[in-house]
Amino acid sequence: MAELSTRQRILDGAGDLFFRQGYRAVGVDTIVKETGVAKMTLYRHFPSKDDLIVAYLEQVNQLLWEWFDQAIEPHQGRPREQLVAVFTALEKLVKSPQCHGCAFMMAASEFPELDSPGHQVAIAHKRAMWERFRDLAQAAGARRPEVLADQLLLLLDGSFAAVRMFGLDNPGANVREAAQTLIDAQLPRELS
Amino acid sequence: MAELSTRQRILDGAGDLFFRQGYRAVGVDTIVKETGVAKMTLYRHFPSKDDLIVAYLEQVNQLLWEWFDQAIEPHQGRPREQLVAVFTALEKLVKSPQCHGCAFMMAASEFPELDSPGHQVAIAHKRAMWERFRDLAQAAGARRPEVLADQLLLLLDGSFAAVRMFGLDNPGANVREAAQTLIDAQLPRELS
DNA sequence: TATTATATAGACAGGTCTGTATCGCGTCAA
DNA sequence: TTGACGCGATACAGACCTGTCTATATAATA
Repeated sequence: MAELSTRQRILDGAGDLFFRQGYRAVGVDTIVKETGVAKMTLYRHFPSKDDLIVAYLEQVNQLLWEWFDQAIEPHQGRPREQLVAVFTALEKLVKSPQCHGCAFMMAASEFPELDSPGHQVAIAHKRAMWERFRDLAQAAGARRPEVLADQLLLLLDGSFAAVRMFGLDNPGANVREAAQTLIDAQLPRELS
Repeated sequence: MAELSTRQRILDGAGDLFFRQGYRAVGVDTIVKETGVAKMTLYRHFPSKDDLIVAYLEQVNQLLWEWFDQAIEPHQGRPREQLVAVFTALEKLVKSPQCHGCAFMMAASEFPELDSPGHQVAIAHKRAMWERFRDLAQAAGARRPEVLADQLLLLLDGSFAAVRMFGLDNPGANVREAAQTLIDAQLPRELS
Protein backbone atom coordinates (compact mmCIF):
# COMPACT_ATOMS: atom_id res chain seq x y z
CA MET A 1 0.00 0.00 0.00
CA ALA A 2 2.05 2.88 -1.21
CA GLU A 3 0.66 5.98 0.46
CA LEU A 4 0.05 8.69 -2.05
CA SER A 5 1.66 12.05 -1.56
CA THR A 6 -0.66 14.88 -0.65
CA ARG A 7 0.03 16.54 -3.95
CA GLN A 8 -0.96 13.43 -5.83
CA ARG A 9 -4.08 12.98 -3.74
CA ILE A 10 -5.20 16.49 -4.65
CA LEU A 11 -4.35 15.98 -8.29
CA ASP A 12 -6.25 12.69 -8.51
CA GLY A 13 -9.31 13.94 -6.67
CA ALA A 14 -9.49 17.22 -8.55
CA GLY A 15 -8.84 15.49 -11.85
CA ASP A 16 -11.67 13.08 -11.34
CA LEU A 17 -14.06 15.93 -10.57
CA PHE A 18 -12.83 18.05 -13.48
CA PHE A 19 -13.11 15.17 -15.91
CA ARG A 20 -16.64 14.25 -14.90
CA GLN A 21 -18.18 17.66 -14.28
CA GLY A 22 -16.02 20.18 -16.09
CA TYR A 23 -13.43 22.72 -14.98
CA ARG A 24 -15.65 25.67 -14.21
CA ALA A 25 -18.34 23.51 -12.67
CA VAL A 26 -16.01 22.27 -9.94
CA GLY A 27 -15.09 24.72 -7.20
CA VAL A 28 -12.05 24.61 -4.96
CA ASP A 29 -14.28 23.96 -1.95
CA THR A 30 -15.63 20.85 -3.63
CA ILE A 31 -12.14 19.58 -4.30
CA VAL A 32 -11.18 20.26 -0.68
CA LYS A 33 -14.21 18.41 0.61
CA GLU A 34 -13.78 15.49 -1.78
CA THR A 35 -10.07 14.96 -1.16
CA GLY A 36 -10.25 15.66 2.58
CA VAL A 37 -7.34 18.04 2.22
CA ALA A 38 -7.19 21.49 3.77
CA LYS A 39 -7.67 24.46 1.53
CA MET A 40 -4.37 26.01 2.49
CA THR A 41 -2.63 22.76 1.68
CA LEU A 42 -4.13 22.77 -1.78
CA TYR A 43 -3.04 26.36 -2.36
CA ARG A 44 0.46 25.62 -1.12
CA HIS A 45 0.85 22.86 -3.72
CA PHE A 46 -0.96 24.73 -6.50
CA PRO A 47 -0.83 28.52 -6.31
CA SER A 48 -4.13 28.90 -8.17
CA LYS A 49 -6.96 26.86 -9.59
CA ASP A 50 -5.55 27.48 -13.06
CA ASP A 51 -2.26 25.96 -11.98
CA LEU A 52 -4.10 22.93 -10.69
CA ILE A 53 -5.94 22.56 -13.99
CA VAL A 54 -2.69 22.80 -15.93
CA ALA A 55 -1.04 20.23 -13.65
CA TYR A 56 -3.98 17.91 -14.19
CA LEU A 57 -3.79 18.30 -17.95
CA GLU A 58 -0.09 17.57 -17.91
CA GLN A 59 -0.76 14.42 -15.95
CA VAL A 60 -3.40 13.34 -18.44
CA ASN A 61 -0.95 14.07 -21.22
CA GLN A 62 1.56 11.71 -19.65
CA LEU A 63 -1.03 8.98 -19.06
CA LEU A 64 -2.31 9.21 -22.60
CA TRP A 65 1.14 8.75 -24.03
CA GLU A 66 1.65 5.69 -21.88
CA TRP A 67 -1.63 4.40 -23.24
CA PHE A 68 -0.50 5.18 -26.76
CA ASP A 69 2.89 3.50 -26.40
CA GLN A 70 1.29 0.47 -24.85
CA ALA A 71 -1.11 0.23 -27.78
CA ILE A 72 1.56 0.30 -30.47
CA GLU A 73 4.24 -1.63 -28.59
CA PRO A 74 3.22 -5.12 -29.80
CA HIS A 75 3.60 -4.00 -33.42
CA GLN A 76 7.12 -2.64 -33.22
CA GLY A 77 8.60 -2.08 -36.66
CA ARG A 78 5.26 -2.28 -38.50
CA PRO A 79 4.04 1.33 -38.53
CA ARG A 80 0.95 0.57 -40.56
CA GLU A 81 -0.26 -1.92 -37.98
CA GLN A 82 0.69 0.50 -35.24
CA LEU A 83 -1.63 3.13 -36.65
CA VAL A 84 -4.49 0.67 -36.70
CA ALA A 85 -3.62 -0.53 -33.22
CA VAL A 86 -4.12 2.97 -31.84
CA PHE A 87 -7.69 2.92 -33.03
CA THR A 88 -8.29 -0.59 -31.82
CA ALA A 89 -7.25 0.65 -28.39
CA LEU A 90 -9.37 3.79 -28.83
CA GLU A 91 -12.44 1.72 -29.57
CA LYS A 92 -11.94 -0.10 -26.32
CA LEU A 93 -11.30 3.15 -24.47
CA VAL A 94 -14.43 4.95 -25.61
CA LYS A 95 -16.51 1.94 -24.65
CA SER A 96 -15.21 1.89 -21.08
CA PRO A 97 -17.27 3.49 -18.30
CA GLN A 98 -14.37 5.50 -16.86
CA CYS A 99 -14.01 7.50 -20.10
CA HIS A 100 -15.95 10.74 -20.09
CA GLY A 101 -14.46 12.27 -23.22
CA CYS A 102 -11.21 14.15 -23.70
CA ALA A 103 -9.83 16.42 -20.99
CA PHE A 104 -8.08 18.54 -23.62
CA MET A 105 -11.16 19.08 -25.72
CA MET A 106 -13.00 20.04 -22.57
CA ALA A 107 -10.27 22.55 -21.80
CA ALA A 108 -10.46 24.00 -25.30
CA SER A 109 -14.21 24.24 -24.91
CA GLU A 110 -14.20 25.95 -21.53
CA PHE A 111 -11.13 28.14 -22.08
CA PRO A 112 -11.55 29.20 -25.69
CA GLU A 113 -8.78 31.78 -25.67
CA LEU A 114 -6.01 30.06 -27.60
CA ASP A 115 -3.32 31.49 -25.34
CA SER A 116 -4.92 30.62 -22.03
CA PRO A 117 -2.80 28.21 -19.96
CA GLY A 118 -5.13 25.23 -20.19
CA HIS A 119 -5.77 25.68 -23.87
CA GLN A 120 -2.04 25.88 -24.54
CA VAL A 121 -1.42 22.50 -22.92
CA ALA A 122 -4.31 21.08 -24.91
CA ILE A 123 -2.99 22.39 -28.22
CA ALA A 124 0.47 21.07 -27.46
CA HIS A 125 -0.95 17.62 -26.78
CA LYS A 126 -3.06 17.51 -29.92
CA ARG A 127 -0.21 18.78 -32.05
CA ALA A 128 2.05 16.08 -30.61
CA MET A 129 -0.60 13.48 -31.39
CA TRP A 130 -0.83 14.77 -34.94
CA GLU A 131 2.94 14.52 -35.31
CA ARG A 132 2.91 10.97 -34.04
CA PHE A 133 0.29 10.08 -36.61
CA ARG A 134 2.24 11.80 -39.33
CA ASP A 135 5.51 10.08 -38.39
CA LEU A 136 3.88 6.67 -38.34
CA ALA A 137 2.14 7.40 -41.62
CA GLN A 138 5.42 8.48 -43.15
CA ALA A 139 7.22 5.41 -41.84
CA ALA A 140 4.46 3.27 -43.31
CA GLY A 141 5.02 4.92 -46.69
CA ALA A 142 1.91 7.04 -46.90
CA ARG A 143 1.62 9.16 -50.00
CA ARG A 144 0.58 12.23 -48.03
CA PRO A 145 1.38 11.62 -44.37
CA GLU A 146 0.10 15.03 -43.24
CA VAL A 147 -3.28 14.49 -44.82
CA LEU A 148 -3.63 11.11 -43.18
CA ALA A 149 -2.59 12.60 -39.85
CA ASP A 150 -5.30 15.24 -40.22
CA GLN A 151 -7.90 12.61 -40.97
CA LEU A 152 -6.93 10.34 -38.11
CA LEU A 153 -6.97 13.21 -35.65
CA LEU A 154 -10.50 14.02 -36.75
CA LEU A 155 -11.53 10.44 -36.02
CA LEU A 156 -9.82 10.45 -32.65
CA ASP A 157 -11.44 13.67 -31.50
CA GLY A 158 -14.75 12.72 -33.05
CA SER A 159 -14.74 9.57 -30.94
CA PHE A 160 -13.97 11.42 -27.74
CA ALA A 161 -16.70 13.92 -28.54
CA ALA A 162 -19.11 11.04 -29.11
CA VAL A 163 -18.42 9.60 -25.67
CA ARG A 164 -19.21 12.88 -23.98
CA MET A 165 -22.32 13.38 -26.08
CA PHE A 166 -23.90 9.92 -26.02
CA GLY A 167 -22.32 8.14 -23.08
CA LEU A 168 -21.38 4.50 -23.30
CA ASP A 169 -23.37 3.68 -26.43
CA ASN A 170 -21.69 5.96 -28.93
CA PRO A 171 -20.65 5.87 -32.60
CA GLY A 172 -16.99 5.77 -31.57
CA ALA A 173 -17.54 2.04 -31.33
CA ASN A 174 -16.88 1.90 -35.07
CA VAL A 175 -13.83 4.11 -35.25
CA ARG A 176 -11.35 1.32 -35.92
CA GLU A 177 -12.91 0.41 -39.22
CA ALA A 178 -13.03 4.06 -40.28
CA ALA A 179 -9.37 4.49 -39.46
CA GLN A 180 -8.53 1.29 -41.32
CA THR A 181 -10.33 2.55 -44.40
CA LEU A 182 -8.55 5.90 -44.36
CA ILE A 183 -5.18 4.26 -43.78
CA ASP A 184 -5.73 1.81 -46.61
CA ALA A 185 -6.65 4.62 -48.93
CA GLN A 186 -3.48 6.56 -48.17
CA LEU A 187 -1.09 3.61 -48.18
CA PRO A 188 0.16 1.44 -51.02
CA ARG A 189 -1.13 -2.11 -51.16
CA GLU A 190 -0.26 -4.03 -48.03
CA LEU A 191 3.15 -5.68 -48.41
CA SER A 192 3.67 -8.10 -45.59
CA MET B 1 -34.41 47.61 -41.54
CA ALA B 2 -36.60 45.11 -39.79
CA GLU B 3 -36.39 45.87 -36.08
CA LEU B 4 -35.64 42.71 -34.16
CA SER B 5 -37.97 41.66 -31.42
CA THR B 6 -36.65 42.02 -27.90
CA ARG B 7 -36.65 38.26 -27.50
CA GLN B 8 -34.58 37.84 -30.62
CA ARG B 9 -32.17 40.54 -29.55
CA ILE B 10 -31.56 38.73 -26.27
CA LEU B 11 -31.22 35.39 -28.01
CA ASP B 12 -28.71 36.71 -30.53
CA GLY B 13 -26.60 38.57 -28.00
CA ALA B 14 -26.57 35.75 -25.48
CA GLY B 15 -25.90 33.19 -28.18
CA ASP B 16 -22.91 35.07 -29.45
CA LEU B 17 -21.46 35.26 -25.93
CA PHE B 18 -22.23 31.61 -25.19
CA PHE B 19 -20.70 30.42 -28.42
CA ARG B 20 -17.50 32.37 -27.97
CA GLN B 21 -16.90 32.05 -24.24
CA GLY B 22 -18.96 29.09 -23.06
CA TYR B 23 -22.21 28.75 -21.16
CA ARG B 24 -20.90 28.85 -17.61
CA ALA B 25 -18.39 31.58 -18.38
CA VAL B 26 -21.09 34.04 -19.38
CA GLY B 27 -23.22 35.51 -16.63
CA VAL B 28 -26.68 37.00 -16.94
CA ASP B 29 -25.30 40.44 -16.05
CA THR B 30 -22.93 40.25 -19.00
CA ILE B 31 -25.77 39.37 -21.35
CA VAL B 32 -27.82 42.25 -19.96
CA LYS B 33 -24.99 44.69 -20.44
CA GLU B 34 -24.12 43.45 -23.92
CA THR B 35 -27.66 43.43 -25.27
CA GLY B 36 -28.69 46.66 -23.54
CA VAL B 37 -31.82 44.95 -22.29
CA ALA B 38 -33.10 45.15 -18.72
CA LYS B 39 -32.62 42.16 -16.49
CA MET B 40 -36.31 41.81 -15.78
CA THR B 41 -37.03 41.83 -19.49
CA LEU B 42 -34.66 38.95 -19.98
CA TYR B 43 -36.24 36.99 -17.17
CA ARG B 44 -39.70 37.61 -18.51
CA HIS B 45 -38.77 36.15 -21.87
CA PHE B 46 -36.68 33.34 -20.42
CA PRO B 47 -37.60 32.16 -16.91
CA SER B 48 -34.06 30.99 -16.16
CA LYS B 49 -30.60 30.97 -17.65
CA ASP B 50 -31.06 27.30 -18.47
CA ASP B 51 -34.16 28.14 -20.48
CA LEU B 52 -32.18 30.75 -22.36
CA ILE B 53 -29.46 28.21 -23.13
CA VAL B 54 -32.02 25.71 -24.37
CA ALA B 55 -33.68 28.34 -26.53
CA TYR B 56 -30.32 29.25 -27.99
CA LEU B 57 -29.53 25.62 -28.76
CA GLU B 58 -32.88 25.17 -30.44
CA GLN B 59 -32.17 28.19 -32.61
CA VAL B 60 -28.77 26.79 -33.56
CA ASN B 61 -30.46 23.50 -34.34
CA GLN B 62 -32.77 25.24 -36.77
CA LEU B 63 -29.99 27.24 -38.39
CA LEU B 64 -27.84 24.15 -38.83
CA TRP B 65 -30.61 22.32 -40.62
CA GLU B 66 -31.06 25.23 -42.95
CA TRP B 67 -27.34 25.08 -43.60
CA PHE B 68 -27.60 21.34 -44.20
CA ASP B 69 -30.55 21.57 -46.57
CA GLN B 70 -28.88 24.35 -48.50
CA ALA B 71 -25.76 22.23 -48.87
CA ILE B 72 -27.53 19.20 -50.30
CA GLU B 73 -30.19 21.05 -52.28
CA PRO B 74 -28.20 21.32 -55.53
CA HIS B 75 -27.77 17.55 -55.62
CA GLN B 76 -31.41 16.55 -55.31
CA GLY B 77 -31.97 12.91 -56.16
CA ARG B 78 -28.29 11.93 -55.97
CA PRO B 79 -27.81 10.95 -52.31
CA ARG B 80 -24.20 9.97 -52.71
CA GLU B 81 -23.29 13.43 -53.94
CA GLN B 82 -25.44 14.92 -51.23
CA LEU B 83 -23.38 13.19 -48.56
CA VAL B 84 -20.20 14.55 -50.04
CA ALA B 85 -21.74 17.99 -50.41
CA VAL B 86 -22.36 18.16 -46.66
CA PHE B 87 -18.66 17.79 -46.05
CA THR B 88 -17.72 20.22 -48.77
CA ALA B 89 -19.90 22.75 -46.95
CA LEU B 90 -18.43 21.70 -43.62
CA GLU B 91 -14.92 22.33 -44.87
CA LYS B 92 -15.93 25.84 -45.77
CA LEU B 93 -17.68 26.31 -42.43
CA VAL B 94 -14.77 25.26 -40.22
CA LYS B 95 -12.48 27.60 -42.14
CA SER B 96 -14.69 30.62 -41.53
CA PRO B 97 -13.84 33.03 -38.71
CA GLN B 98 -17.35 33.09 -37.25
CA CYS B 99 -17.21 29.38 -36.44
CA HIS B 100 -16.02 28.65 -32.92
CA GLY B 101 -16.83 24.97 -32.80
CA CYS B 102 -20.13 23.24 -32.13
CA ALA B 103 -22.63 24.69 -29.67
CA PHE B 104 -23.98 21.20 -28.94
CA MET B 105 -20.61 19.68 -28.17
CA MET B 106 -19.94 22.62 -25.89
CA ALA B 107 -23.22 21.91 -24.13
CA ALA B 108 -22.36 18.24 -23.74
CA SER B 109 -18.99 19.27 -22.38
CA GLU B 110 -20.27 21.77 -19.86
CA PHE B 111 -23.43 19.90 -18.87
CA PRO B 112 -22.23 16.31 -18.80
CA GLU B 113 -25.38 14.87 -17.20
CA LEU B 114 -27.11 13.16 -20.08
CA ASP B 115 -30.55 14.21 -18.86
CA SER B 116 -29.80 17.88 -18.27
CA PRO B 117 -31.88 20.15 -20.50
CA GLY B 118 -29.04 21.45 -22.64
CA HIS B 119 -27.50 18.03 -23.11
CA GLN B 120 -30.86 16.61 -24.15
CA VAL B 121 -31.23 19.13 -26.96
CA ALA B 122 -27.67 18.37 -28.02
CA ILE B 123 -28.26 14.62 -28.13
CA ALA B 124 -31.46 15.09 -30.08
CA HIS B 125 -29.63 17.18 -32.65
CA LYS B 126 -26.76 14.75 -33.07
CA ARG B 127 -29.10 11.81 -33.28
CA ALA B 128 -31.08 13.57 -35.98
CA MET B 129 -27.87 14.29 -37.86
CA TRP B 130 -26.93 10.62 -37.60
CA GLU B 131 -30.32 9.62 -38.98
CA ARG B 132 -29.95 12.01 -41.89
CA PHE B 133 -26.59 10.47 -42.70
CA ARG B 134 -28.03 7.00 -42.42
CA ASP B 135 -30.99 7.80 -44.64
CA LEU B 136 -28.81 9.33 -47.32
CA ALA B 137 -26.40 6.40 -47.07
CA GLN B 138 -29.27 3.99 -47.43
CA ALA B 139 -30.72 5.87 -50.37
CA ALA B 140 -27.29 5.80 -51.99
CA GLY B 141 -27.20 2.04 -51.61
CA ALA B 142 -24.65 1.70 -48.83
CA ARG B 143 -23.94 -1.80 -47.67
CA ARG B 144 -24.12 -0.83 -44.01
CA PRO B 145 -25.76 2.59 -43.77
CA GLU B 146 -25.56 2.71 -39.98
CA VAL B 147 -21.83 2.14 -39.98
CA LEU B 148 -21.28 4.86 -42.54
CA ALA B 149 -23.47 7.20 -40.50
CA ASP B 150 -21.35 6.50 -37.43
CA GLN B 151 -18.17 7.22 -39.34
CA LEU B 152 -19.43 10.44 -40.90
CA LEU B 153 -20.66 11.72 -37.55
CA LEU B 154 -17.18 11.15 -36.14
CA LEU B 155 -15.70 13.24 -38.93
CA LEU B 156 -18.25 15.99 -38.46
CA ASP B 157 -17.68 16.29 -34.71
CA GLY B 158 -13.94 15.85 -35.11
CA SER B 159 -13.93 18.84 -37.41
CA PHE B 160 -15.90 20.99 -35.02
CA ALA B 161 -13.60 19.96 -32.19
CA ALA B 162 -10.60 20.88 -34.31
CA VAL B 163 -11.91 24.40 -34.86
CA ARG B 164 -12.30 24.99 -31.15
CA MET B 165 -8.90 23.50 -30.44
CA PHE B 166 -6.74 25.07 -33.15
CA GLY B 167 -8.69 28.07 -34.37
CA LEU B 168 -8.77 28.93 -38.05
CA ASP B 169 -5.88 26.74 -39.14
CA ASN B 170 -7.23 23.31 -38.22
CA PRO B 171 -7.17 19.77 -39.63
CA GLY B 172 -10.87 20.00 -40.43
CA ALA B 173 -9.70 21.62 -43.64
CA ASN B 174 -9.24 18.09 -45.01
CA VAL B 175 -12.50 16.58 -43.89
CA ARG B 176 -14.10 16.41 -47.33
CA GLU B 177 -11.52 13.99 -48.66
CA ALA B 178 -11.84 11.80 -45.58
CA ALA B 179 -15.60 11.68 -45.96
CA GLN B 180 -15.26 10.91 -49.64
CA THR B 181 -12.96 7.98 -48.87
CA LEU B 182 -15.31 6.54 -46.26
CA ILE B 183 -18.30 6.97 -48.55
CA ASP B 184 -16.52 5.30 -51.45
CA ALA B 185 -15.56 2.37 -49.24
CA GLN B 186 -19.14 1.79 -48.15
CA LEU B 187 -20.81 2.31 -51.50
CA PRO B 188 -20.77 0.16 -54.61
CA ARG B 189 -18.85 1.48 -57.57
CA GLU B 190 -20.17 4.82 -58.73
CA LEU B 191 -22.94 4.30 -61.28
CA SER B 192 -23.73 7.61 -62.91
C1' DT C 1 -58.34 59.74 -20.77
C1' DA C 2 -57.65 55.46 -18.48
C1' DT C 3 -55.75 50.97 -18.89
C1' DT C 4 -52.69 47.55 -20.09
C1' DA C 5 -48.43 45.70 -21.73
C1' DT C 6 -43.74 46.14 -22.17
C1' DA C 7 -39.51 48.36 -21.48
C1' DT C 8 -35.51 50.49 -18.52
C1' DA C 9 -32.92 51.15 -14.29
C1' DG C 10 -31.03 49.64 -10.34
C1' DA C 11 -31.12 47.98 -5.58
C1' DC C 12 -31.19 43.77 -3.28
C1' DA C 13 -31.13 38.82 -1.28
C1' DG C 14 -28.80 34.77 -0.68
C1' DG C 15 -25.56 31.87 -2.27
C1' DT C 16 -21.01 30.52 -4.37
C1' DC C 17 -16.57 31.65 -6.20
C1' DT C 18 -11.28 32.15 -5.52
C1' DG C 19 -7.90 33.08 -2.52
C1' DT C 20 -6.00 34.55 2.33
C1' DA C 21 -5.39 34.47 7.23
C1' DT C 22 -5.23 32.28 11.67
C1' DC C 23 -4.92 28.64 15.03
C1' DG C 24 -3.79 24.20 16.59
C1' DC C 25 -2.26 19.42 16.09
C1' DG C 26 0.96 15.81 15.09
C1' DT C 27 5.59 14.21 13.40
C1' DC C 28 10.29 13.94 12.90
C1' DA C 29 15.00 15.33 13.45
C1' DA C 30 18.57 17.51 16.09
C1' DT D 1 13.13 18.93 24.53
C1' DT D 2 12.77 21.99 21.06
C1' DG D 3 11.83 23.78 16.78
C1' DA D 4 10.64 23.35 11.97
C1' DC D 5 7.26 21.79 9.06
C1' DG D 6 3.27 19.81 6.84
C1' DC D 7 -1.40 19.52 7.41
C1' DG D 8 -6.47 20.03 9.02
C1' DA D 9 -10.12 23.15 10.25
C1' DT D 10 -12.38 27.22 9.82
C1' DA D 11 -13.33 32.04 9.47
C1' DC D 12 -13.06 35.65 6.34
C1' DA D 13 -12.69 39.20 2.31
C1' DG D 14 -14.26 40.67 -1.87
C1' DA D 15 -16.00 39.55 -6.08
C1' DC D 16 -19.47 37.44 -8.82
C1' DC D 17 -23.50 34.41 -9.47
C1' DT D 18 -28.78 33.75 -10.37
C1' DG D 19 -32.97 35.50 -9.65
C1' DT D 20 -36.44 39.00 -7.38
C1' DC D 21 -38.24 43.35 -6.24
C1' DT D 22 -39.64 48.16 -6.84
C1' DA D 23 -40.17 52.29 -9.33
C1' DT D 24 -40.59 54.61 -13.52
C1' DA D 25 -41.17 55.57 -18.60
C1' DT D 26 -43.46 54.72 -22.94
C1' DA D 27 -46.59 53.28 -26.29
C1' DA D 28 -50.76 51.08 -27.94
C1' DT D 29 -55.50 50.34 -27.01
C1' DA D 30 -60.26 50.76 -25.14
